[in-house]
Amino acid sequence: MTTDAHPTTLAPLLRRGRWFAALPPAQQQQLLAGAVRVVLAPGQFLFRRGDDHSGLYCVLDGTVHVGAVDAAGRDIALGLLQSPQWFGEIAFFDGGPRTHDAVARDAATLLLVPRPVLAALLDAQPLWWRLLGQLMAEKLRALFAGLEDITTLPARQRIARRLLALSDGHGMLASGVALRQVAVNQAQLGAMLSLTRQTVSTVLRALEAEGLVRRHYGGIELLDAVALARLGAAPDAG
Amino acid sequence: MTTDAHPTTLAPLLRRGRWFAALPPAQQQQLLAGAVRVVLAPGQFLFRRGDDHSGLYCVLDGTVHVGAVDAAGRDIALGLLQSPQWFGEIAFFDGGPRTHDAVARDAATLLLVPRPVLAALLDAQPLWWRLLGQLMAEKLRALFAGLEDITTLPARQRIARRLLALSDGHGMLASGVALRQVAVNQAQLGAMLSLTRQTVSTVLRALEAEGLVRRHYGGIELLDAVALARLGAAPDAG
DNA sequence: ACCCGACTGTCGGCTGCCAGACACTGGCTA
DNA sequence: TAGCCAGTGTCTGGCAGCCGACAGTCGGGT
Repeated sequence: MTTDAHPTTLAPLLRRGRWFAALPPAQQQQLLAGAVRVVLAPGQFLFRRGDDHSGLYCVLDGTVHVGAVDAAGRDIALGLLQSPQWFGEIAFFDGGPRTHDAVARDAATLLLVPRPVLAALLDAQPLWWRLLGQLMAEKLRALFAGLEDITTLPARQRIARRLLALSDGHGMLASGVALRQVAVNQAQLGAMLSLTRQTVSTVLRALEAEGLVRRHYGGIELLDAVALARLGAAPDAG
Repeated sequence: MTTDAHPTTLAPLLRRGRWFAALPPAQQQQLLAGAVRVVLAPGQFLFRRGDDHSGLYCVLDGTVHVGAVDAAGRDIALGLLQSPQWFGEIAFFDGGPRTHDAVARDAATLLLVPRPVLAALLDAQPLWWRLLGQLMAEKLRALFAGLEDITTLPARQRIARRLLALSDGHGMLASGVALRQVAVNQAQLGAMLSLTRQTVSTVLRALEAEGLVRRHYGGIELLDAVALARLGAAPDAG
């Protein structure tokens, strides 16, 4: 399932991500030099909660669903990772197991910097600890925001905010790169927000009626990001 | 509000925290050498969301409430930090503003490693990036767990789990150090769990009737941690 | 061209939790 | 010892969102 990566053609794509773009050129090269490609079939698990960590990943193409299944069998989605988002860095710091499942939604292509490779880099250049830490800090801030949304906002606003977050990769994409189409079905969107499919369905219908989004089969198109942001920001807005 | 720290007497206390205890001895010394004491009056803000970051803190005595107030005026509590928990490391990685408010609950004594001091350490020894990253990784994992609890569990189990987490510092204390008394009132407990005071009150009364806890004025005593853990773990338990 | 599985629409009943209100109690201060 | 405020008990009503169920629709595979 792995083949050689072709570093030179990847750099422009990866630089669309805020984290990678901010890396010093030498470190960008090192990552690419040590990376291999991983191709996943739809539904294939990349890893599962509790697994040993295999390395640092980046989504090149397709979508990777990150979540878990709780004891009651319902699944909680943390997010959908799309190109070019990096993940899997936590375990380098604490050596712990994976916190969530990662599953390919469609066929997906990933970049993997295997654990020994990155470990060698970390060993040789402690600067790498700082860089990985920046990645982790981004996640932590996004998680704070998500937690706050879930605990305080009603369904309508949660959905508005999440749609925006999905379209710009939780602010982890370089500026100006925001997707108009969000490839997520209603059930998955609900799992991310702790809402049921039915509730999501109803709210989306209302948002469409107001001209903010358009519903598609298996995806949502954002028509008016500004209005969505206003809706998400105002605690008492219509 | 700051005075000199007295490093030598502090080390044993600090080593009760998992993170500090795992630091190499030289780094423990460096932290203590650069730290100053900060004394807060009850209700005094240490910093507010959006502030520039002032450094790395550790609670020595008393309790620091970490949270924020949302647009609607209700406050969301992230947690209560007690001795010896460290916080404030995120901003070193990304230079961003503080994510939450930090307020002294009772009179509290803190240790502050000022930003320039720790910045110098980070500069001189990149190993420090790794160490701070470990601290951040602990937080991230605790946050994942908390998020999952809030989104999936009903009030009763959320409360059971949170009480346990408060008593052992979310696993950030060295093993064997768990408080039997949790100094948190019902309103604050509710703010952490996204529940109202009334709901917390009712649940606690039920838990007391079952002999799992004892309610006190402004605090809760854990009588049967094992049963609480079982309750929190089982999705359909009593 | 068909079929089948994944996705979506929608209804009615139910309930866990919230919101507001008010009385009570514990503990601190003068 | 009185008084005050923070914290707690507990009622009522109300509603947002869950649950289960079933029908309709889309799209890819053969």
